[in-house]
Amino acid sequence: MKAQSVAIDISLVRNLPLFRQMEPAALARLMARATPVRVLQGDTVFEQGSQAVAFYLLLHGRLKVSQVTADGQQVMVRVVHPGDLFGFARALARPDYPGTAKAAVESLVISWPMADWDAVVETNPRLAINAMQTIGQRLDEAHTRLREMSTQEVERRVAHAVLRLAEKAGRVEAAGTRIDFPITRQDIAEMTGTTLHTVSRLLSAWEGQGLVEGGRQKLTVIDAAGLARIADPQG
Amino acid sequence: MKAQSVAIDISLVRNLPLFRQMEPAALARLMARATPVRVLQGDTVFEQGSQAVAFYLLLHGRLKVSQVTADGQQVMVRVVHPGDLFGFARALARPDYPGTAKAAVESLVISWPMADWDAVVETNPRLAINAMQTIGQRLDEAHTRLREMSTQEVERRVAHAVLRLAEKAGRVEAAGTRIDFPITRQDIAEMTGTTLHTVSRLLSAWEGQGLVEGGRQKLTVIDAAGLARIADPQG
DNA sequence: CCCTGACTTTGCGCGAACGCAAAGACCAGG
DNA sequence: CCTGGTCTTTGCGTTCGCGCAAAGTCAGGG
Repeated sequence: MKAQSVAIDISLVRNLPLFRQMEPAALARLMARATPVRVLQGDTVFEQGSQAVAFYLLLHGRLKVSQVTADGQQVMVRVVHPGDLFGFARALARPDYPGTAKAAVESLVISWPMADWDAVVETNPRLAINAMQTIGQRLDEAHTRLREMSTQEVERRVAHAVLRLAEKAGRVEAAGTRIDFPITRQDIAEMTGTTLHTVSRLLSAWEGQGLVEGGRQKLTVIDAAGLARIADPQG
Repeated sequence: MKAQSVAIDISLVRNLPLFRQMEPAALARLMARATPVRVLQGDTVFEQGSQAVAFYLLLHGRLKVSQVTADGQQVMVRVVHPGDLFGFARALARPDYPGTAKAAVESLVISWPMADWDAVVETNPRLAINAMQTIGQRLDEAHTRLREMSTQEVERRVAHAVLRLAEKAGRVEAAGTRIDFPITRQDIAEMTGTTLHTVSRLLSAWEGQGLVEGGRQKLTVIDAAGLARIADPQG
């Protein structure tokens, strides 16, 4: 992970929901303070528990944010997609990062010093509203997952997770919709609160039914409607 | 639920974290637009799926916010404590309320028209930051619960939930710390993703060990340290 | 005062999913 | 081409917690 000296092309970010309705001048000022950083596959952008020194925006690539529990178990909190804000610990009034962000593929992020956060929010009311919506949507997603974890059996949860991945990170191919970054059974297990064994069994079964196509760190959804039927039996 | 015409005493809210560092004049202006509402036990402040017409602050009492899943299962999203902001659907960019808020005891809330939200946030940068922290803390709590749901067995989850309730809504009594509002086994089950049967069994067992004292819609934590040992075995 | 409805307790059997175990497949690097 | 490590598959026994069932308890209203 090393900083680039190149300036950021504003046209790359102007259309992001986060910056919607922001004055061009304010956006330009904001971007002038940003640092672009290239992150190689497997590199971590920040580590759980370390002091929150910056907040970030993902421009290109994919990141996995995970937490380790006190007794050493991994949980994947979320996948960061291009255009997503992440590492905004300051907004949560936390001094440290609650999770570890690791690049699933080579990625490009831009970062701001965390100390800028309050000033940025105070001087850009429109951005404040957009950022709040971003965080609010995260909250919504978290509640959705909580609801699933509380009420649905493992098979439905995994089906939902796979469908979400296909929607957020799918690349359409001849065979179907391929998840556009390397993802392991273990990853899916950590997203759905189960074990890699169970995920493997499910995916094998689904592959037998022609719903998906698996592979080492690969996953392609062949029959999304069929999967949706597993995810929501009556709907 | 009926609106009161009485003006709100600013001294009641001035010290809330949400309004910290806000200019008194701005706070006064904000309060002038607020409507106090008294809510009787069992009344709902807003219903899941209904159009979000207002956002709220709880001054006194307790509310339970729950969601019903597509297949009819209840999940308790959170308990609203005095000083908490709730029903801020607009901040999540949602047109409707994602859950139902019901008064566990007679409560006093103040409400603002939802249409005011954007203006309030835009014209009160300090409040925007505070509100974002509030939402951020919700997100943090949701992640904590997700982590628990993913990695811990039911007994630990219930122990955590009870400890949190005691901390957030506990009243110290001779015998121990009493949860300060009526709460059923079903409620606790909906907070922890289990069934009332399992919760009942656990509480009975704990009562046998002198950790808690149960009762109809009552719960008192006798030995918090003992419960904490169940919640986090290795310490 | 009794009746009704909501809440709670407890027993029992079952099944989904975990934990453990072992083997097979694939990739990268030497 | 071999080797080591990572990832995946599959089998088997176990168990935690659910589902079902039934009875007991409590509070409030008629």
